[in-house]
Amino acid sequence: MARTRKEQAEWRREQLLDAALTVFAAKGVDGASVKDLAAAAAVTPGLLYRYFDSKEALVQALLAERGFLPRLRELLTADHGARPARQVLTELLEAFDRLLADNADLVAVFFGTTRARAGLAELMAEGQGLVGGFLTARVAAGELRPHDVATAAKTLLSVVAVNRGMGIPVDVVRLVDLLFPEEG
Amino acid sequence: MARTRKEQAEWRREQLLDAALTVFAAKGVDGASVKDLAAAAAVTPGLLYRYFDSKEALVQALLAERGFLPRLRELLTADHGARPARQVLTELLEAFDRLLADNADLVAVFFGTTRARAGLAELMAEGQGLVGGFLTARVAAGELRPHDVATAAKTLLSVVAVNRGMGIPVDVVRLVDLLFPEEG
Amino acid sequence: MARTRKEQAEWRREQLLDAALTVFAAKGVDGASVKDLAAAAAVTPGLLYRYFDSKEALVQALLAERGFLPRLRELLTADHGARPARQVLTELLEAFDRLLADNADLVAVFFGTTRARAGLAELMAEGQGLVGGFLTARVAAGELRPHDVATAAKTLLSVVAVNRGMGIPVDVVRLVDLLFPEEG
Amino acid sequence: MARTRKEQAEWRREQLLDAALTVFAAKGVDGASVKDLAAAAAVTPGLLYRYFDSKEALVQALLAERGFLPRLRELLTADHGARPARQVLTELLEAFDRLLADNADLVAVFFGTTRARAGLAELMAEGQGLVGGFLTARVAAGELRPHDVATAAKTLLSVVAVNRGMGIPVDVVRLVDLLFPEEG
DNA sequence: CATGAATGAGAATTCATTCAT
DNA sequence: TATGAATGAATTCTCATTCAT
Repeated sequence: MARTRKEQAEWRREQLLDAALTVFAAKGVDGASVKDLAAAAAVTPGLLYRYFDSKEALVQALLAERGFLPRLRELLTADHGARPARQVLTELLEAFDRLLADNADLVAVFFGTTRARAGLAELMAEGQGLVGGFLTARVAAGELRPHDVATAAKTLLSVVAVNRGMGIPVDVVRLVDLLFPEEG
Repeated sequence: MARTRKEQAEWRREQLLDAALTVFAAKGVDGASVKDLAAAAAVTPGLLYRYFDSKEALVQALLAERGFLPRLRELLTADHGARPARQVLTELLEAFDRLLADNADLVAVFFGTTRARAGLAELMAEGQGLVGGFLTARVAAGELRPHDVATAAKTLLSVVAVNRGMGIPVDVVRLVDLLFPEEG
Repeated sequence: MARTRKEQAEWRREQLLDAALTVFAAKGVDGASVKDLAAAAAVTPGLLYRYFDSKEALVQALLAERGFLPRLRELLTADHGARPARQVLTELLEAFDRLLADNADLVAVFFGTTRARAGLAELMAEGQGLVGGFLTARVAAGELRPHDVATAAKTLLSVVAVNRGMGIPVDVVRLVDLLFPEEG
Repeated sequence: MARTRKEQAEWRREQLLDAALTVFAAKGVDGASVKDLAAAAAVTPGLLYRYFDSKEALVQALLAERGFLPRLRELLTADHGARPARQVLTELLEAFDRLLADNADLVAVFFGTTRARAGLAELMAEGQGLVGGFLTARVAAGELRPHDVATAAKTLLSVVAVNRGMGIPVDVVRLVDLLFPEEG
């Protein structure tokens, strides 16, 4: 079943993004040459320019289209019903950690490129807002002790993020336990 | 009073490192050309090679000689006497934060260069060990509640580090308060 | 009424030549890419190669088919009957000037491309021969004073050509007057 | 006698301009690659960029520094004393012709590059003014018949220029004779 | 007839590095 | 010690051209 022209183009574009992500993660954005990117996609450098106006445009497309902010948002805004806060937090941070792990390449690109660090900050900010909301609700419900929810949210996400960023595993259960010790 | 040869050489070397640090922080290691580095030191490119074997060697020298690990170590191993743990922790994290702020350029270089990220991890690991030791002592002394000191140490430093890394200010008092709430 | 295949092909070919002429005049032959040429004809680059073997072939076709040598020849060989030489010359040079003006794009291409300058020289040579013939006849008829007709012909055409080439207007009446002053 | 650094640099710059002039004349500005230019100077392409910011800058330097307008001006403004006008004109046009011949390469560059055609027009305009002045003086002195001096000046220079431009030799004596026939 | 994906060669330019002075 | 001319390799990007669809 031959691909149609349009399908082929779409597929090629994705393939180029995939290849670029891998190469960028490995060598850094500056360290990766267009030739490298093309080779990784088994393609001529020239072809890259049919799909992206420049190397920079390719980076931007990557950041825009492969960003995991949507997925993160989805994760954090899910309805947690009546499940215990500690359990929800644990699962949530684990999901966050997994999200970062699954997108390790992209995270590496984010860290390695100055122009994208802003993106990371934005990500953190939004995450803090959402987690903060959850904590506030549970404090109001009397389930969690009153505390500085903004700082708590920032703390939880920061620890996961920084450690993932350095490739160090985090024990999420211990982290939650530290901030919200089991009563009793 | 003319400088001796040796002094002059030493001075020039430092000057080159200073200039390089500034330029690297501004443009990134890859983004800065040897010409840029030389210009920033008001020197010709050729001279750089009398002091460093290559651009890469210059980066390494920077990382090695301008690293703040020694300063950090000093900070964390100071004798804290009998002062309250919460106060000690607050001052310690503030000093850590200030250390990062004062070395913002270097931190930027660390973040921006793949080859140096390992250095950051090492820094964190050592920091965690030292802070962990302090926490352990105070738990043993009955001043702090029993808790997962390793996770706590990692958490405290991570939050400060990640936020500094993104240029976001951290309220250290709140952070300490979150983990070790004032009794009563 | 659908065009026949042949008509359509012919039409497309002309359209491509038209577009090419415009683009070449604007950007120069080297400055115009095949993509530019195709875009100007609202067509894809590939199609160009169905009609012309190469960009170079397109240039040649343009020079050959859009050349105004035939028109010039026609102009100069017309029977001028018994009309006064000065009047004939004036009209003739004006027609020549107009011819160049109408084909400004083509002239621009001629001037801009080394390989075509020979074409211009040929044009001039033929023109000189024809005008020279006319002058000779009128000298023989006693209407014009005896003079160096070859030089005169060359002069008349050169002045018109060079000024048109630079976009400077020429007053043909004055030019004729200069060489063949009104008697009395 | 070793050249000083400064002399060497100056010499190299001239050499690069010389080489560029030759290559540009032969292949046209667009047709000549930086590699070609460097090769013609027996030098690496990179070196060109120590002396000129870009290929375009090199072209401009060539046009600016190798222009023959100064020489032309000198030629045309010389004091011609009491020598016969026809003789002065002949010598002057011959000198002009020789000037163009000597700078054939530069003329070729002028013709071949759109951005420099304006330069040619300027050259012609100034030339016409100066020659026109001479003619006016001699008409006033009663040496030459009254005539349209502006057109005459334009004509004389145009014929020389256009023919040189096409590589066709001009017989200057005949040209002067045509416009200012020997009396009696 | 017409498209547009793909290529390969080559363009201009930058850069780390060397070395004679 | 310090300079800066020179190199050669690499970089980003463009372009004429081909060809399967």
